[in-house]
Order: sequence, then structure tokens, then C-alpha cells
Amino acid sequence: MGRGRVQLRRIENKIRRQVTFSKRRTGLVKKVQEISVLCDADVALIVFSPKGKLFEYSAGSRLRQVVGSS
Amino acid sequence: MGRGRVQLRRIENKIRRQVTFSKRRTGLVKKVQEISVLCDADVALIVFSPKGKLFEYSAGSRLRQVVGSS
DNA sequence: AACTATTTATAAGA
DNA sequence: TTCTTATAAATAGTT
Repeated sequence: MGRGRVQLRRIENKIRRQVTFSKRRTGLVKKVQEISVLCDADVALIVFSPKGKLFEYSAGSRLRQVVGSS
Repeated sequence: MGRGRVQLRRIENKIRRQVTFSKRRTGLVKKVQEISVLCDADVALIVFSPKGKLFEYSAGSRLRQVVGSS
């Protein structure tokens, strides 16, 4: 999306890769929230950045008891 | 997206809810694959349907060792 | 961090 | 369920 086509390969430029990671992680969390609400599904998303930093997100009451995330 | 605005609330019609679940789960997996490749990130996605059916997907070599999904 | 031109996802329909 | 299409939403490149 956006101004150019997405090439499905590792973004070599470090800054661009970090910016894309941040934007897409936000988008992914939004999609997870939506499918959870719209479809009454429990969803967990676990993301490790290239540096090993962990981001978790879970939606849905049943799963939240298991994963213990927000 | 699509022909109408999305109302962020549970889809009451069962058929529509199942169709939306299936379509969005596919989209979510695609997004997970993309962020993994583009940003060199390891990502796991765990989805329970309303009936409790489990769908897992993970991308990224390091995480795959842990989660053991395809 | 905001903007916007475009691409992509998808709701409804077939 | 799979394909199409109109349109909403995500986002790449830019500022």
C-alpha cells in the first residue's frame, strides 16, 4: 500500500525497516482487535522485533485468562 | 473495507460472522507473514474461533523453534 | 509525527 | 466456497 508496491523481502535499510515494523505492528494489533470483536474470537499475537524485544497482545476474554496479556 | 463501513461490534448473523472470520483470519496470516519477512521479525498468531477451534500460525525461524507451528 | 497518493483488504453480491 | 467489484482501510514514501 502507500506510494509504492511492497516487495516481499527483507527491508535492508535499517531505519525504513524499523519504521515499517512500528507501523505494521500497530496495524496488526488493530486487525486482531477487530476480528476478536466482530467474530467473537479469541486471538493472541506475539511479536519479537529483530532485536528480540517482545510485544504481546491478546483479545478475547477466554484467551486473556490463559495468556495474561492486556 | 468493502462495500460498507465496518461497525466495530459482534456480527449477530451467524453465517456472516463465520464468513467474516474466515476472510479476516486469512488476511491476518498474510499480514503476519509480511511483517515477518519485511522487518525480520518473529511473529506468532493464535486464534480460537467462537467454537473453540484453534488456528495457529507462526513466522520467523527463531519463533518457529519455540511454537512449533508451520 | 502528519500527510496523501496508492495499494491492499474486504463487505457484499454473484 | 470461490470469484468479482465497489469501497473502506492500511500504509510507503514524503514532508
